[in-house]
Amino acid sequence: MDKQDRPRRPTISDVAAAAGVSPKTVSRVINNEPGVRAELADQVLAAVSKLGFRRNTMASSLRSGGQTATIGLIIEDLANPFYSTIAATVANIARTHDTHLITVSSEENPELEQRQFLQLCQRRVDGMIIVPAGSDHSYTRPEVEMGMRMVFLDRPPSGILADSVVIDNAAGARAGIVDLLKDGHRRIGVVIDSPVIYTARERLAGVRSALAEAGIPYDDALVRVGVTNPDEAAHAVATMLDGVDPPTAFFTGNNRSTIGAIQELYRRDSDAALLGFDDFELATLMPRPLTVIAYDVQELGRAATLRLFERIGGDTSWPSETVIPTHLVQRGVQLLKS
Amino acid sequence: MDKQDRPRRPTISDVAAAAGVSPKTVSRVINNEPGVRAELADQVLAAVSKLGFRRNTMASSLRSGGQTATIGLIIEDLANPFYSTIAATVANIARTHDTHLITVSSEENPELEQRQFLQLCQRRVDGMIIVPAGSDHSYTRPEVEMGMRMVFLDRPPSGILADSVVIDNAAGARAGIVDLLKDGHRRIGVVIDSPVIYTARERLAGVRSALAEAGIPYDDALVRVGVTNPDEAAHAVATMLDGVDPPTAFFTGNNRSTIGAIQELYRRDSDAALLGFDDFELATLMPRPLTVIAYDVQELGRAATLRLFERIGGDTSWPSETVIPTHLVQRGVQLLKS
DNA sequence: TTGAAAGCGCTAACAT
DNA sequence: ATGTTAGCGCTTTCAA
Repeated sequence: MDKQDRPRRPTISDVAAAAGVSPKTVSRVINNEPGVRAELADQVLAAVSKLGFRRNTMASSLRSGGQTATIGLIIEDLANPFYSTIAATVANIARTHDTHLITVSSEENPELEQRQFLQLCQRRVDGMIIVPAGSDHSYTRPEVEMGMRMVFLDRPPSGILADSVVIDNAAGARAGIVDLLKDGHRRIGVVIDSPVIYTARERLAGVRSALAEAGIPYDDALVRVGVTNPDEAAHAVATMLDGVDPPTAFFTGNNRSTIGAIQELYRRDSDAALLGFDDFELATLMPRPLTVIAYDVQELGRAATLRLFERIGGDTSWPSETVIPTHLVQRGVQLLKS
Repeated sequence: MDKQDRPRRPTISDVAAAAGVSPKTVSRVINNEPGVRAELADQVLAAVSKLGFRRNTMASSLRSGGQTATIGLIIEDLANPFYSTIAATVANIARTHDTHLITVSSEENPELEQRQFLQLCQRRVDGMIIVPAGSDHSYTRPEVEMGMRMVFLDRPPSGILADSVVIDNAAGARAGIVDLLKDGHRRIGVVIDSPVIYTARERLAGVRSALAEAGIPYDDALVRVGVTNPDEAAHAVATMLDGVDPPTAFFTGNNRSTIGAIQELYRRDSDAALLGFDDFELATLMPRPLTVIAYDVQELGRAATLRLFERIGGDTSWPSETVIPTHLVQRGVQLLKS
């Protein structure tokens, strides 16, 4: 009789006893099933609010064998605005389906991703949206065969056939480079993330294809690979500018790198052109001109989430690949004055 | 026998049958309980991996009556970097407790917040971290009495006694204004969010206290209240600058307003001083000088999460209020060249 | 060391 | 219109 004991939550039976009805009747009332006399229903409702009863979602979904009204989202890093925008979009759509969202970060670590995936399976989420970190997702196959639905976001799956929503990385990068070439640039410094990341590979491929088409030889001295944060990007830009025959323009493969490049170019008062993949909110306040390869991040998240709910709703059609287009946008604070 | 039927996941009984043991033995093995012959355990493990068994977390926690290894986070808007930083911090700490995080947005809507809170209760989360939107949280009391733990973040609770972690809003704003006064400013434009929001009230109180102490009368013409986004902030700054006897300095009450103010001040080439509450990642690249009232956002999230897990761990001490300090930092891209 | 029986809180399937 | 029984997948309790 310790008063520190957490009081047990009332169950459906407690409510039934208090209302003088059977548990099944309570169940009917709280689930709005038809066929309960209004008078009885009122008694039940009164008991519910008197006892502070709240139906146990887990018990309910266990018995009815259906959905848990939960989906999972596996991303690299929730603190990155790109991913938090996606998480917010997914959560908002999930809410319209009365579904909760569990978000986990894999930190670009394939093993962690796999652990997280399996844990979400144990939790019996109704489906998952995955930004894949590794390059082999055959480990998901048994779960898929047992009914787990998943949609891959931003990067396609490998070793498994599944829905995916990606952006048009190669075409976007290609268009950006073509633009630089049109302005007369012939030496373009390239700063890009590790090639183990799909988007980095694709973007670099876009760059190379544009250069090749223009007959410009690919110069290894102008490419820095494996750059993962702004400081490394700033350093990469610095060393290229300090080299012989420095670039007159730079391409940065993601928003983190773009920020590092802006820092370095501004510090040096360099007038090199800058082309960055990914738009970002404060791009309009950056202290120098730049062009960004932009796309609708929310649309990326929306398309993936809608696809997932189609699957959860029973869609068994052949897996689809959705590609979100990109476009070039001029940024930089100088535009505010024009 | 429709092949479209999603195959049922194997249960503990299926594994038991396949391994020729009882369900309880399987349970012992998968929970690492002692007292199972190694040989038997191996049989069980073999059956587990052959069938692709994954223990159903919900069934498990239902029966053992304990925790669900899930916590909830109620914030205003996951797309806002302030909140996504907090969500990332909370999720990371939760992971060290093998706990999943469900994040929901209340969009500054008290009714939505309440609905979300009750839904998380129905899910039997082990606890919640709440950035309260409304001004009355007595509705949480029945749940707290039945064992729900919660910690309030960034804003204190009302109508209920609970742990909270907030920042030192008034002192931070006060220190910032004192700084402006020291530089000789006497007319300071104030741009602040709706006073229904605790942080806005506190920050405005800090401003007023600093002004009062310096013997400067509070001028309503220099205060814009209810500003919720950058555009409104830019407009507020514009109208004050266009007024008679315009301010020589501005105080903006949060990062959104600060951004709007920067836009407007930059556009006009105004040399008015700017003091903004909240630091933000790209503050170092803003095209004009500003001072920010900074604090450790991650520490805010960390302190709240640690407190919550203490509660979940059984701590029943008197509710605590943790206050995170602030400090002034110079920002703006011009610092990069010095 | 192993297993049988009961039950967590709820609902499906069947009475009445 | 209401109630009874059984059982979701697991673990507790207790017996062997």
